[in-house]
Amino acid sequence: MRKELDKSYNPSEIEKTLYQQWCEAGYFTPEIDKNKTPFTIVIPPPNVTGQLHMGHALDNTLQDSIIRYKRMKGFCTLWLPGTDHASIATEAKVVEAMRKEGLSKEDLGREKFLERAWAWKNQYGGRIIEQLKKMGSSCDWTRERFTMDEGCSRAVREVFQRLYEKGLIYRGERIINWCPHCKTSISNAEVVYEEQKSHFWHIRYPLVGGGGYVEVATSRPETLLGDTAVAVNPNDERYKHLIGQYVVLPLVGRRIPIVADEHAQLGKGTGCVKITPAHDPNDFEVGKRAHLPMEVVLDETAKITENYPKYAGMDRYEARKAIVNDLREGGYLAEIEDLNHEVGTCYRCGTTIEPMLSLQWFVRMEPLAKPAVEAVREGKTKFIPERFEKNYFHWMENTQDWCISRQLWWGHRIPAYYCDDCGHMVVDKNGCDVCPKCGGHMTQDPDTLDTWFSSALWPFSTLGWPDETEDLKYFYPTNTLVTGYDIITFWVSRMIFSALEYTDQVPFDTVLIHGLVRDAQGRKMSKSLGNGIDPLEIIETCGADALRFALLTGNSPGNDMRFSPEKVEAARNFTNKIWNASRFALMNIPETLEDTALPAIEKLHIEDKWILSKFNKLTAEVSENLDKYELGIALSKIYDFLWNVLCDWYIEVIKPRLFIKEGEDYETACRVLAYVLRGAMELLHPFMPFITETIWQALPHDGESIMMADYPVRNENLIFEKEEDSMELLITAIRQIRNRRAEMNVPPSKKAKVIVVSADTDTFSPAVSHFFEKLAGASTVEYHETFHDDSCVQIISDKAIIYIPLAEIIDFEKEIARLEAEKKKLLSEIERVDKKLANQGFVAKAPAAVIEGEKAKKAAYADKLASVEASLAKYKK
RNA sequence: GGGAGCAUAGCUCAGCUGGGAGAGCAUCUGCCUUACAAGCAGAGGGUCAUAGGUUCGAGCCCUAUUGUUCCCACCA
Repeated sequence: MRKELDKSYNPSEIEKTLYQQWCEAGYFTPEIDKNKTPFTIVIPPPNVTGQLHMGHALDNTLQDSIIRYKRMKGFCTLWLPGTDHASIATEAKVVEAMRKEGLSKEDLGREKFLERAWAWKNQYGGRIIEQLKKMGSSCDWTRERFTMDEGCSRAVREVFQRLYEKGLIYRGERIINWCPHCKTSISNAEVVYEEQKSHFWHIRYPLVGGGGYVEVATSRPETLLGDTAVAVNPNDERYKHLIGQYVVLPLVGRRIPIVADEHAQLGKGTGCVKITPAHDPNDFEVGKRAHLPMEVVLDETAKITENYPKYAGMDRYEARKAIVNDLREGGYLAEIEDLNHEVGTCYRCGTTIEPMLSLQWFVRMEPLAKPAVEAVREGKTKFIPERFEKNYFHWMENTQDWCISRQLWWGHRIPAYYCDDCGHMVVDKNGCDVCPKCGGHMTQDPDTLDTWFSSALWPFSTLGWPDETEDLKYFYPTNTLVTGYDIITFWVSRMIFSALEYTDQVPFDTVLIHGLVRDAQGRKMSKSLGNGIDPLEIIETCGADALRFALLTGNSPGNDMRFSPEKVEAARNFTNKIWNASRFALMNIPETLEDTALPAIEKLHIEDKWILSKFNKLTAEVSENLDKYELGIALSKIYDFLWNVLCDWYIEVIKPRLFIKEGEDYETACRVLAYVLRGAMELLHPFMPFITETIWQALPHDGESIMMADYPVRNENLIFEKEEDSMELLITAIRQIRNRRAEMNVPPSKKAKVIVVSADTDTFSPAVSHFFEKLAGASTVEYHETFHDDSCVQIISDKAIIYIPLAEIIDFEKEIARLEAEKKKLLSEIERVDKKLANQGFVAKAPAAVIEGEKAKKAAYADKLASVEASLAKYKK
């Protein structure tokens, strides 16, 4: 017994029960089958404490559509889900929650803090997963992972040790980006540059022994305290004689040398550069070259240190003010320039970062980047759209060593141990308590690793690496990675070099890049603007299918999209249309019809052959588009087919047959309708899983679930070119009649005789009279070889002239004017084609098919023109 | 400073390897035609940013210009 469809589509109930059924049936969980080709997607793990936003919704809709398509295509599909511990973001949230209780990290201590963080994770970690389920995501939840679970953590330690032993991870004192708010180092990739208005302060440093001064300029005058030299270019004639001399550092009184260094460029500024090795990456390099002391003047909260009592405790901006003031008073300030410059800020909290000298862990990038660039160059991994490869290359080829240590507690603790007694260091993935050198007690490095260090291993750590698990062997390397262009550098590039280093393979063959979901005005959706649209709300009101449709249409890979309530409304209207069409079909298809067989070909009417032919061609196109990741195009083709072909024409045309409710014509129509509708649902299923499953279940079908049905393929036995052509001619004729009736304000209720004159009697025959009656307001239809009646409206269609006796409402002057206009248009069209065909170059070089096409056009125009002229002659008489 | 994208109907955008521009929304007109007014039928609306070039032929390829968005970069 088939299930009946409710009167209206109620997405929320249907979605909930269906999703549960799918889960329980185990459709999302693949069984490793050596005879099948695996197809794997690993989810970009959302932050464990995050909430579903439009970006996730888009990302997951794309992934689910792809994985569902591949599953129906017969691949053994795995979509592996999970979450990311998001060290800095999560820690910030936990710290914030604690702050409200008046507690700080330090109050609690590491252990207690981590307990709270885990509690937080356990409380909120399930939230985003439940939200992903509401989208219809067909993830294999039995394989769900977390970047800090035991397996992923083991992979992290393994990698750390391997890289360390290879010399690709090292610990060193470098200038790093320090966030004074998060109180941790961050990597270069995590620095966001923002334009800020500021000043350029020109300062005079007096030469020791009198005789003038040198002038330097800076945008960070507070760093003056840490200056340990002034650099000039060795070839700068102006200053050559000063090299080796000393200046007195204003306000501090320290003697600092004038050194020669290429860093000071000729012809730039004053030619003299103040050198603050502990607070500027360039100056750090200069300092190393010139063996300068490193003078640290700012602490971890960007306050001036105790060493400068006058400014001690001031934050960097206060200190800046005070120092500028003191410089002015001391007569050291030469000039203040306005300056617009790019200032680095923390990507998490937006605080201006402070370059600081610090002991940190780094990954040596150059040896890792090289193979990663090559792999993409060789096409082992392809980006869609391709232009993002340029981005990737540029970043990979210019990247500096990756600072991976973070002064945070929530994350993977660095597996390095230091002896309390002798200071000896050991890196060991299994831990180390006793110093192998002196037997002293070992203390683990307090720092944790950059979140992206574990994300970089995600495609293989989640499949069991470093163990050679069955999953890893079968599902790895994965196939498609779907992500936004904003994290190519953070994540995609790091996965690629990591995978190549540890697994000798690229982690995925395709990277499908999408853009940002913006609001209707094109602004980024953000909490502070309050312009975010909550995907969950849309799912509540319109259903996940409508949301998915809205996210997939009118958008192409790599481009940002604007999202508006109107778009959702259009999507919802589409679901409603499908629902109603299906309801109508089921009202007419008898319940006794339970098999899915098509009638014998002899029984098919022209419209049956037409729709079958259109449908079968569509299946090939959709697959082709999907194989090229053109999801939006594929979806809009299905939309067009369902609405503008199946509903507007096929269903309308077969209504008389359906209403008879018995006999062969009726049954044939039912079987064809069921076949096409079911097939259309199968085509649509990857994009709109819920409504398609519901309708599919209600129709005659084979199998348990549409999810597991075969994706429709083109069946050559069901391609009918001739009937397709004929049907198109009929549709054109009907449209023209409707058009003319509307123009002449003939009320739809007024029926009129239709007289058809056509040489194409195969197409225009009594067999299709009901088309005109049903769809073109015809009372009766007559077919004549020739026809003359001046009192008729004449409609010159393709391969047919149609006469409608509506003498009482014909305005002959208007008719003549219309025909004259038509004639003019046809003449110019013919002229255009003639010109083209007379063009030697065109005839010689254009493909034969194009030339034939033009010739056919000309014949058709000429044909029509003859009819128009004949009509005109009659009217004018 | 380097690089990339975008510019097509009133709005939001499609347009795959060059062969006479499409959709959704909005607008206008007429319809409760027994699946759907969240609907049906019809209409209007575009020098495809500008200027050159390649080609028989350019929205599509090349060059330049303008506007716009983004990414990257240690410019004192």
